[in-house]
Amino acid sequence: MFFLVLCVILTLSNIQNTHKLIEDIEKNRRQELNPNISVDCVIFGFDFDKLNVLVIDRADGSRLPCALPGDLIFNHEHLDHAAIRVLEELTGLKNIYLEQIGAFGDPNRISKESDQSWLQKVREQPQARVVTIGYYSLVKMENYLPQASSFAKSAAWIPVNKITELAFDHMEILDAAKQRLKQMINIRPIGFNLLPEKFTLSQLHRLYEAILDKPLDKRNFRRKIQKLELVKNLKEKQFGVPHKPSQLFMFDGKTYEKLMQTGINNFGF
Amino acid sequence: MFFLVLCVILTLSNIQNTHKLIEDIEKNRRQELNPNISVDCVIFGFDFDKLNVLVIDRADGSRLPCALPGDLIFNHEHLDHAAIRVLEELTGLKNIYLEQIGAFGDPNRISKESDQSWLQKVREQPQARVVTIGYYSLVKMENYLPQASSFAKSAAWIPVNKITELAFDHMEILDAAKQRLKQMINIRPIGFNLLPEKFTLSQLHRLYEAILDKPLDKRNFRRKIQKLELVKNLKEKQFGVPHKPSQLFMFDGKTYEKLMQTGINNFGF
DNA sequence: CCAAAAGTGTTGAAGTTACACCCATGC
DNA sequence: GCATGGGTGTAACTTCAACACTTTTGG
Repeated sequence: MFFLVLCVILTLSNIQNTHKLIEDIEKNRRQELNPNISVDCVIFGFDFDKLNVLVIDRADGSRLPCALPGDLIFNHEHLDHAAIRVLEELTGLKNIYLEQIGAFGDPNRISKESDQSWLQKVREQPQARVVTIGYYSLVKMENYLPQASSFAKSAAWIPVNKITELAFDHMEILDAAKQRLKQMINIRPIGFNLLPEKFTLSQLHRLYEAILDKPLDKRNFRRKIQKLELVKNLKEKQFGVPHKPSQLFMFDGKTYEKLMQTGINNFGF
Repeated sequence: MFFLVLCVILTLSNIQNTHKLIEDIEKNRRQELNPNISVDCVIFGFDFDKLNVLVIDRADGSRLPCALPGDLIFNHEHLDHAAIRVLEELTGLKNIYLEQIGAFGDPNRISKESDQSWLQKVREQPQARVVTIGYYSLVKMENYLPQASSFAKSAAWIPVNKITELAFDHMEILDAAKQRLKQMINIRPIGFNLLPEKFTLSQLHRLYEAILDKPLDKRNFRRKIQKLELVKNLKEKQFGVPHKPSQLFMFDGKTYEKLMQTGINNFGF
């Protein structure tokens, strides 16, 4: 009898201990969050027609504007790793190479009312000054169906041009990312990451038009791209399209590497 | 008699109060410093021969490597303003337009031994994680004789190419700044800020060579620059040089503004 | 046979690179 | 008169922008 009681007590206390332990771990984890530094990610995808950006919907009764996936960093964590981790936690996107855009440090960036009331719920120090580091990346949309978790109620692709409002100063970060992308497309062979392995030159063409947000002459575009020797013709044809089927192309890894390093630009002195 | 004593007491207490007040202000000021976010400035100057960078010598008995001017930001302060303030506090350089390079966030960036022992002396939380935001700027060296203050024992121009060691991860920040400068010189009319009002094309030529770190053909350089209509010929001559005197030029403000916005680059599609 | 996108060449203008000699000044 | 840096032109080549019609497929 005594033994039984002991067992029950031990078991109960064990359960309590376990609970406490979990709480502690959770608390430690939260305590290690640095209240002043966050990362935000602008993830671009291309649907063969227009550019899209990955945004999350923050769970809340009241209607909140969408946000870029982002959160505080841990104290021990490298910024770049924090961005990768946060992106995965909020959207399920794994192992994405992210490039830094810069720091966004307006002391009021956090002080919109709707944002403040949300911060009260999820942050330990909702009033703390936060400087955020922006990142951007380009991913193949086909490889990824948004999958929300953590405080993201849902994650979804939204056409860049339809976004008019975002949380905090995320519009500013998005604009900076768009601008950076425009710059980069002229300097580095970026399209790589936004298209499937096999693609047509028309798709690449539309991609460039979407990024640069202006029409490009078809013939000149093709000539120019092909002279870079960045793409190689697979001599395969599209199937099942209701028009003349296109040739398929692949990026050429070697030229890609080379151009990544030397850059494409040909103005300079 | 009573009155006299009262006066003395009041005066003494006043002095004490004032002391306390000053201490409080100083303490508040320090408390408002955010322990996790700093700024660092890479200031380039040109001496008509090579690029120089402004570095400070941190006062200390032991030999410390030089550092970029930089410090923690205040909680209420915009990042860009923090950079301007810190630069002035440490070097006396006022009202400089600084452009952000990006954030540097390696968690170990602070952990060199010599840096740690220095931090112990000047920081309230010497172990705190610090992410720093890098800035760069270009200034006319002639307008500025380095004038150290705060924890800077001295401030001095050092030729970029002679710098082999800096505090923290400042070498990394410097490298990023150099790289950014190389990019920018091809995109924006930057030389402006590094030369005196009146300058010769040869000086501009040497400046471009110094920044790009490679020789440029004299005639092609002149043609190209003059076609931009960025400089206008003052039809004045140099005096007192032991060779054929050069024509003097000025930057043309209007073209400058225009090129600043549209950029110079002519590769893109 | 029709709709829809693929694919292809030329031309005139502008820009790029490479290269060598004479000029004006102070000493 | 000599050392020093200032200043200039051309030719061969590459790149750029603008522009319209034929081809192949599915339905």
